[in-house]
Amino acid sequence: MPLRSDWSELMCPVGRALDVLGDPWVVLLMRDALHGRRRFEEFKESLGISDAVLSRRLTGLVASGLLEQQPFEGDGRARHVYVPTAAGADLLPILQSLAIWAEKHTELPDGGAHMALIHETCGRETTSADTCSACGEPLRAEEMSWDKPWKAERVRLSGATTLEA
Amino acid sequence: MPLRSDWSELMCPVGRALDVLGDPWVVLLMRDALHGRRRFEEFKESLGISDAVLSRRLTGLVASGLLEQQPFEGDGRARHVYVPTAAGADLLPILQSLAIWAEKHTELPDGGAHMALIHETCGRETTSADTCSACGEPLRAEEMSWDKPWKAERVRLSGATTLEA
DNA sequence: ACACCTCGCTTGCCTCAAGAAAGTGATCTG
DNA sequence: CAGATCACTTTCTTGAGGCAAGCGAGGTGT
Repeated sequence: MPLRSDWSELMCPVGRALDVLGDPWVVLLMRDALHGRRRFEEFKESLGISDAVLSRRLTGLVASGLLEQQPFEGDGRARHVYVPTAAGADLLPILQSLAIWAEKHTELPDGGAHMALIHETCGRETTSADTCSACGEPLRAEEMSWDKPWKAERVRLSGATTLEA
Repeated sequence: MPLRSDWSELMCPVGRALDVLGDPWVVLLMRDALHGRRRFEEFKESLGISDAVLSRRLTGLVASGLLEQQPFEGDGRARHVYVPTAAGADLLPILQSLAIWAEKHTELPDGGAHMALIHETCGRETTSADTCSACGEPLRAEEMSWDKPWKAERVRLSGATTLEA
């Protein structure tokens, strides 16, 4: 008797998606990964997630094929980085449709501001999650920036298996 | 110290969306609600969810403003129905982007088949979650059918506050 | 050489939710 | 009046979340 139901065998694709994405930490981690975060400490600091949960989630995401663990010799010590796979990068429309929905239907916290999804290829804001509403091209992670005014920086996303974040 | 973090105050809209949608039952319930399911027993039979969890989730969804409880005098007894609000109907792009992702990146179970998203207004399949890839119009729940071949029926969705499901 | 730090985990503890099953009460049916 | 249906509520066990501490490998400072 599992605590959490197993939805991997459901006919409906929404159910199967939730078998992987039904955990909110998973979604936040993938958002961060597409924002160029790669290392354990980066995720931890960004999310305020506990060590134990982060470790479990990263392992699970590698097992699910959304992240790939790569060796990394940054400063001489062998560390490793977690890089989105193609399946992970394809979560972009899901993340953006969540963002669009929340912009419309949840309340901005104090000091918040509208986040714009910028298609860098054409330079304009898109109001669609998967196809640029300005130029009509399909949106790819490495061609997007999320303009977060409260951060005074436009965050360029990075796609699958890119290391120069 | 809550068991589940509170993300309602986050700057990033993805976090705020997950504060409501971070529970997989919530997403499945809203999918069913947009498929025209309205009553406690309908959700229960469709999802195999336990009474206790279903009751809690429905209460929560009403509190979150995704469902509205309406009186219903179907057969003389006073029952009530749970109907999607406008915010609930606006989850359509999220559900569809989940479905599109899973069609591409999860394995079909035995006897499964491709589910097509049909824009009934133009009669064609869309490959975008929020804007019809065939005719370019924004997708609205009550204009969509999900063609589930394993069910031998095309399921017409229903939008907000519609009772004739 | 030795103390100390950083990073990526792991372990232990406590609380609280998930899930299964049974109970409840209001209303209808035979 | 016995039984069924519906929408919950209650009880119970299991296990995940969050916090804090520990740990081990590989730095750095003096």
